Amino acid sequence: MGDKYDCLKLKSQLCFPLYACSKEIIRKYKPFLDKFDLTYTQYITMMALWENESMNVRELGLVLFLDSGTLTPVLKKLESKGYLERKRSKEDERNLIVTVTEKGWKLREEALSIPESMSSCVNLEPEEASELYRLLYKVLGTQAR
Amino acid sequence: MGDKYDCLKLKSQLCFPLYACSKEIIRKYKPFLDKFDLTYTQYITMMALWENESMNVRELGLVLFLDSGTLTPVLKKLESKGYLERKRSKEDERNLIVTVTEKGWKLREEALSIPESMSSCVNLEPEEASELYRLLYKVLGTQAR
DNA sequence: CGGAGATAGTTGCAATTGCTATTAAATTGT
DNA sequence: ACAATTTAATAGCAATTGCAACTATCTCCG
Repeated sequence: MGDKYDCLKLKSQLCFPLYACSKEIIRKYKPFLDKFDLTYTQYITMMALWENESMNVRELGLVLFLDSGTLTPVLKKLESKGYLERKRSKEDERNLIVTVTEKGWKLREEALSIPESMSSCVNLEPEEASELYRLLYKVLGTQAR
Repeated sequence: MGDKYDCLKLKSQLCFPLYACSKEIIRKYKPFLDKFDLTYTQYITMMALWENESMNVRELGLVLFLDSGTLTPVLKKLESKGYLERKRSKEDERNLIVTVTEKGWKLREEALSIPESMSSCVNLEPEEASELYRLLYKVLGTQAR
């Protein structure tokens, strides 16, 4: 029994639970990230750099699905905290190379506790979690930037 | 073959694809919402009201997973566009009752085209979409506010 | 060469977001 | 009744976001 407006219900669309879920999970991170004086965006930026050590802003943006206009202030903030360095490339001065500092690598050690603490926050069976993971990446894969 | 830092990789965590997916989908909405001069938050707020006609800010926040501090400016904006009215309740003056106006109901007619246009944007099989939906609501259900 | 066009990053802008006061109103306990 | 507590909404703050406009640099092609 549905009327023609059913498609305009919050429960009819995938986007809404996606949106809500994302925000709720990030909210769960807050107390753990607060200990390190990191925001979620700063955290995933450091995660990307820990995996890659050195990237330019464009590459970072591709990995994180973030605009360079969003990243610039985040990177400046992380630089001011001493976790990374920002330097123009010698080969191509348009590129700004972002590099993890000594202090940034130390942070990684301590940050190991964050995923540990968070792991208990999503109450899905392991198979469900990996299925959710697969579906999300399938959707992401089909979203051309 | 993993080292102790594997858990700090973007690909090891559910939160990151959730976050990225949510943003990408909302970005897909933009061109369709632009036609109505609506933002995504304004759109889901109207959707909640179309389903309920009249709610106070607290109830809206529960439905949308949004803080009242976030909703206040959104509601003022939508009021200024003429889609809703904000009035204090007679019974309990702490409550601000939000009601859809005539113009707000007209908007609903036109907004029917939005989910139509969007439906082609997520390339999942129907079973996959409903499984994703189920998993997201399971995660949401376990997130106590 | 040297200009046209492409590319990388920054800045400005409007809106979102969660949080912490703060204010106002209602409820509860004595 | 009235003080203490709880509840509802708003205001202020810092950070995030995407987008458009802009600057600087590089590349390509005549």
